[in-house]
Amino acid sequence: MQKHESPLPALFAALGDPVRFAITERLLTQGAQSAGALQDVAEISAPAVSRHLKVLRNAGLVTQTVDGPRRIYAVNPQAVGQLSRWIGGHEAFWAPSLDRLAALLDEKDSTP
Amino acid sequence: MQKHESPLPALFAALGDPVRFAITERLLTQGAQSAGALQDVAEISAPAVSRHLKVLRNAGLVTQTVDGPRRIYAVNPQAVGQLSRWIGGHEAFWAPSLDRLAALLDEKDSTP
DNA sequence: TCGTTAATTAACGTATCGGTTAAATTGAGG
DNA sequence: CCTCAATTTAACCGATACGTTAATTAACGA
Repeated sequence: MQKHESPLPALFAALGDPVRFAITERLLTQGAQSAGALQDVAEISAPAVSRHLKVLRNAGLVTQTVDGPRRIYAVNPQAVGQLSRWIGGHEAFWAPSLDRLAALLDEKDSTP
Repeated sequence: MQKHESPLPALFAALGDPVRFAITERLLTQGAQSAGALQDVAEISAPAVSRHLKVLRNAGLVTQTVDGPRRIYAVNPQAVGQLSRWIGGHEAFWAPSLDRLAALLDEKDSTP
């Protein structure tokens, strides 16, 4: 039997860099784009962007498709789904606390 | 006006290390624990655990309370809430794709 | 086929990260 | 006051991460 190494830390690590986070948000909000179009997410060289894209791809967070001479990158919905499920799986833990906070704020107003 | 530096990359980076991810899951599933009780999340020394906890704290992902000589760590629900809101904010993007995947799988069964 | 555009890979320097052991700190108690 | 237990801080070290510029690969049109 094999050790189930969770892919989540890798996903988190990929998003943990500001440039890669910016790239990911761009792809999420504006849809798929070529590497060149992503050039202006930060003031860094093209090779730097390229390597960030490689990290994102290795983590499974983005996919690459080839269109002529350019490579088109898009967020992999399944990866985001994994993140969502992880957080959702712990929602029972943190959501009540937020409710409780809201309740406390309410209480402050209604029952002194 | 000040530049709104998103705290999300820092949160992601904090979770991007396997040890810190394990610590976080422990705190999520088993509740608050002392640094000593977290010792066995990995086969590393106590100072190493301590520094990971410091990173988590600096990222705002965990809180520290003092109980006599020991420090009790707990996940900060607001931080998890931030992650949840980020993903939720992009749900419109990725959730439909998952539906489409399910549809494709269905299709494979019913309409060949 | 030659040149141009798009992107990646190669090679390299520096900074940060994550681990260790040893020393310092802090609180509880005899 | 002295000691013990819990934890953090200090000092150090090797590996990795991220940036750069230069060179390479790949696709396309004149």
